[in-house]
Amino acid sequence: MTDPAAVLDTLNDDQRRAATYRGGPLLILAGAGTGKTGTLVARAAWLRSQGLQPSRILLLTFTRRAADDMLARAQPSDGDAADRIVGGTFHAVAHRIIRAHSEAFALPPEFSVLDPADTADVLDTLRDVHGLVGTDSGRRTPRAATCAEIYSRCVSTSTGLSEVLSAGYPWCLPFASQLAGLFTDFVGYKRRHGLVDFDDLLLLWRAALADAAAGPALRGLFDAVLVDEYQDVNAVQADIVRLLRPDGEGLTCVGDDAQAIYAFRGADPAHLRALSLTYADLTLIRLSRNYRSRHAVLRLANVIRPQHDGLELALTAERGQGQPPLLIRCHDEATQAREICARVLAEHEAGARFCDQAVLVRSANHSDLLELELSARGIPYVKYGGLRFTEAAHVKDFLAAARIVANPADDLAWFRVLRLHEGVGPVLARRVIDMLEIAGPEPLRRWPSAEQVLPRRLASAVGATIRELGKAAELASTAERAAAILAALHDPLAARYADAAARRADLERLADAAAGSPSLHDALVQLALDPPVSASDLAGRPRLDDDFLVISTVHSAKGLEWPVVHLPQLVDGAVPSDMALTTPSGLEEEQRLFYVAVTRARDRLFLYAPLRMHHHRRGSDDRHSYAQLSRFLDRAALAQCELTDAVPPRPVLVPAAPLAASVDRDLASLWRVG
DNA sequence: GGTAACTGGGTTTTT
DNA sequence: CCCAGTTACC
Repeated sequence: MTDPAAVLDTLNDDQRRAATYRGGPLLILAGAGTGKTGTLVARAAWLRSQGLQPSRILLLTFTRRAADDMLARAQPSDGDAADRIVGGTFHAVAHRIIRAHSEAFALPPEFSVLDPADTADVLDTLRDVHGLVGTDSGRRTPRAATCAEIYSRCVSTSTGLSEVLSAGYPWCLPFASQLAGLFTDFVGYKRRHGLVDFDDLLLLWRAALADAAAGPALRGLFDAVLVDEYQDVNAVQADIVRLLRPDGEGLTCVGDDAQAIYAFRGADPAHLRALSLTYADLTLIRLSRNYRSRHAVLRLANVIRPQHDGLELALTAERGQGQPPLLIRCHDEATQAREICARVLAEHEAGARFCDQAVLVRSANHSDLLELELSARGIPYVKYGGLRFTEAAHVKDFLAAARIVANPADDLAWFRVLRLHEGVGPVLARRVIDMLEIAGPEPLRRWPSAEQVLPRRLASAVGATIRELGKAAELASTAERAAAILAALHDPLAARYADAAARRADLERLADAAAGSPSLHDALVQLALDPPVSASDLAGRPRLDDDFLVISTVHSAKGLEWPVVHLPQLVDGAVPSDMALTTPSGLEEEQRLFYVAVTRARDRLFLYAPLRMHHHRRGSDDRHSYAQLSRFLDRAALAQCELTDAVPPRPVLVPAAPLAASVDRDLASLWRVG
């Protein structure tokens, strides 16, 4: 698929016009299922056919999966490694640049990359000195994770703290000055310990691009920049794109403002809408011929699609009429779970494999009841989204130990590994770290003196771990280092976790996966930026003959499609989420999420609305309330659906006499002999 | 002084 | 189910 002429032949007129557009800045407004990826790949191929060197084409995406997918399709099959298109996620490309020039960014060569959980941990250790612990004058202080959210929101939207607080966290306003102090401290802390968080990766790249000397050099590396999913850029990423192509020459942005669903991490579709202001000569090409869904599904999609001036778009179906979406009203959530199972099985009987069907949920816990029902009926499923493998405690332990080896100045990693040992809490761990002077050279060598601050009964166990980590640091290959780190943790893990054997098996796979990386640093960065969804994910794809129903969050389902899609919980408070209902922009985002969810379906779309919801309350009986149908299913939307009611739950029999006992009595009479 | 064990309150989405 | 605050132990 690398002959440009052959590739172009497979495109429709709009796609071909986009793929072969000459010159200035181009925005491809690509509705769901309109062949966006194919068009972008074709454009890369066409650019090459026009004489551009592949290595001077930069392709930016938001997920590793999208990057790998497109690069695999866009690379010349006969090309050598030196002549490849440069591509990856914004964060991965930023990391590559910073890593290659770490000294210019005043970073150690093996700097650690903090994932969001690490960031929250750092803030957790810093916040007590800023009066952000416990209840302050009767008010509850923001939790560490909330502080991290606020910090990142400020950075990624280039917005001041007070504005972020009043817009999104009004209840934190009383702590504005404490938060300001905490964030100042946090930045200094990261710099002192050679730490870089996700936001820093982008900030450092932007700073280099904006620099009078470094900027032109970095800009000059590329002739063409292709950006996928442009509606998901945040303010910093929008700046990076602008700095990469200041006059718009060679810039192609692909996106759909109606599919922007990442506002919570600072993205804003306004950046896509503002492209025509940034570039007066911007050309807009719409892709609206949909190759994914049936007409009857798209009619609903077009009704719920939010439209903006100048970027209106209506999808037209290339795959025939199909059946209208079916809205199933269910008595309660248990009925909904049974109903989904029944319909999944019915579709299965009718020839759809389980893996041709997906249940898409707004929030990971919306499928809790369903998962019980699926297990009870023996329907196999895999779940995407929600908790990640790298968030499991033992995995974090292992990663922390690896980070000590890669970057001994990583205070947070030390803190975690020391506290892993029974009897060592925050205070003792802090004392040990202070004695080691981890910011100085070779802290592992100072262990013997640091041991003095521990009570005798703890010193030997902790010492054994530290000494083994020291040995791991001496080893050359990544594989040996990973194995040595795992060995170092053997005893403390065995003491901490009841199911240590199972957790060890996970870590062995993790160590194996890391062994493939050129260095421990690269393995760690890879895991932070692209965390495996599950332990089995590390061992490669599950067996091909396995057939699993897919449960996924709508966010994780972006860009994917299934012949049959089930959308549960279409009641106000769940879809749209009540967390988002406080601001108008939050509600708009929920509407876009619903649009994304609906447009995942190829043939059949089932919508479920439980009308009675249970609330689990501690200390009192479970309560229930009656739910409103989702406000997204207004008159116009409902007109595109067929309606039905789930079979009501079977009535509970209350027999006047014990039924089984009477059967037994009757049976007993049969055995009476003579 | 410092840690573990217990208890009570809150729970979105993820590069 | 995770986190923060409290109490009970070393």
